[in-house]
Amino acid sequence: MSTKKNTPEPTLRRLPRYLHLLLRLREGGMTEVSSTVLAKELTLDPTQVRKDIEYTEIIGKPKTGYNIEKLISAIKDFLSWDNNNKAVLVGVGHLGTAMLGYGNFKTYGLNFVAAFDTNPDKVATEVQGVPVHSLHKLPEIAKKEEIKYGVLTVPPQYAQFVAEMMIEGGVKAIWNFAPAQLKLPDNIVVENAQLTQSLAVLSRKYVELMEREDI
Amino acid sequence: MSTKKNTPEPTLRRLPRYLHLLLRLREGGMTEVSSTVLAKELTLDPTQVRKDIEYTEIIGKPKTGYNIEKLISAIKDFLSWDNNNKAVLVGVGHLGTAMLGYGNFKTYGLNFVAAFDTNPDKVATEVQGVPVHSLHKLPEIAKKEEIKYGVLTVPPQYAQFVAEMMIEGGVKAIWNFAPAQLKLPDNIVVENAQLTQSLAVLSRKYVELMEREDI
DNA sequence: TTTGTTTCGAGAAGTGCTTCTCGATATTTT
DNA sequence: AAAATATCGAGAAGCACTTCTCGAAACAAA
Repeated sequence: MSTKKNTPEPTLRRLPRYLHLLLRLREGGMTEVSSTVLAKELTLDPTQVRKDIEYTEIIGKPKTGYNIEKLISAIKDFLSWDNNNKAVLVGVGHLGTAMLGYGNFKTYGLNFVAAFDTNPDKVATEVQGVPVHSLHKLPEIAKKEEIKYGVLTVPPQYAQFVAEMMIEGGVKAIWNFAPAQLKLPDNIVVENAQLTQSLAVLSRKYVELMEREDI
Repeated sequence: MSTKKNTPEPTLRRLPRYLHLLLRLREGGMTEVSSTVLAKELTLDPTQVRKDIEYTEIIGKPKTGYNIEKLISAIKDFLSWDNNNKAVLVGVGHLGTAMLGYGNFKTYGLNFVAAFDTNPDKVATEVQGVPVHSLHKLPEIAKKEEIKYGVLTVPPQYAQFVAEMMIEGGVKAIWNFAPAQLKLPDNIVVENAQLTQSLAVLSRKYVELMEREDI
């Protein structure tokens, strides 16, 4: 039995930030960087940066820090962003279309090979270069293409149903943009990316800021 | 000096989940609900639900729980989602267009009154019913309309610059979708809503799931 | 009315992430 | 070659969020 403990979510959320910064630094010709510099740039604690980097199993050198090239590779590897992870997307509305059009996902290892919708006007077209199929074909196509990632950009009332179709097709990781609570077996990974949650944080922080300034 | 402590972020992220569920329950004709039921439905701990609800200053009754109607109002009020918060959006690309088209934001108190872009083909058009202006007009319009919320959907290299223009126009709360680290005065609230962070969590959880199943 | 059940809310305990402290080490300076 | 400096990595301490425990309160049933 593996006793390796899971990575803390806060750490996972910081890794892409390190990655973006490291890519910028590499662009600028740097080859080494210390936790001190990374921390200052991202307004974090240097110790935290070191602890985070520990998870990638990269070790630094006193006085100089970390090798940027190696660190970039290690983070990508750690997140499996160096692989071509095939994905399906269901719900070709505004958000779904935007997602398909965001070409950079390939940089993050995510490759949309098929999209699905129930709207007959959309079926059999291509959106942003990705073919749109009728929803009922999802399990079949997902199975044949061995797709493990599914992106849910459907209205909340269909989210559960579509998620189950994805699972039927062998999908193991679901990126859920619908404000719905999915009930799925626990060998399926779900990440809820709901904008309303993020907006709640922003809204309340703003309210609290105003209350503080009103004093 | 106000000693009221700020709301924990995890709590803020759960509030919209309660809200969605409560709206569904109200739809179904219910008027009261207990922390036990809310917790089961969202797979949380009942105590946590009670602690979260405490922040909204709603008090429940033993044996029956909380009044749904009051709780809905209290959450909306707490997040200032019952107000008409005017917002600008900068960067009318795929994501920006999707955001403008997501009509539901009004439900969350957010009302887009103007969008901005530098692309002359987009300027002076309307996208999803929202007028698009040239970027240089941002401070002027934001000031005149007294806009406090700004949504950033521009490429990362312009994010800092545009954020500063927003602040010049009096914007106090910035919802940043660009993968860039904004450096702004601390009387400005920033919420980073970067998809890559969410994807990192999903990707790694999937990797860890596979490692566990491989045993 | 009394007994039983369910839930709230307050405080204590527990857990997990963050921050501090410090010895060891690589590099630069004298 | 020795001294000074910057940084890493390990463990301790601190802090914040979550979960547990229990008395009080509301309601239902006997």
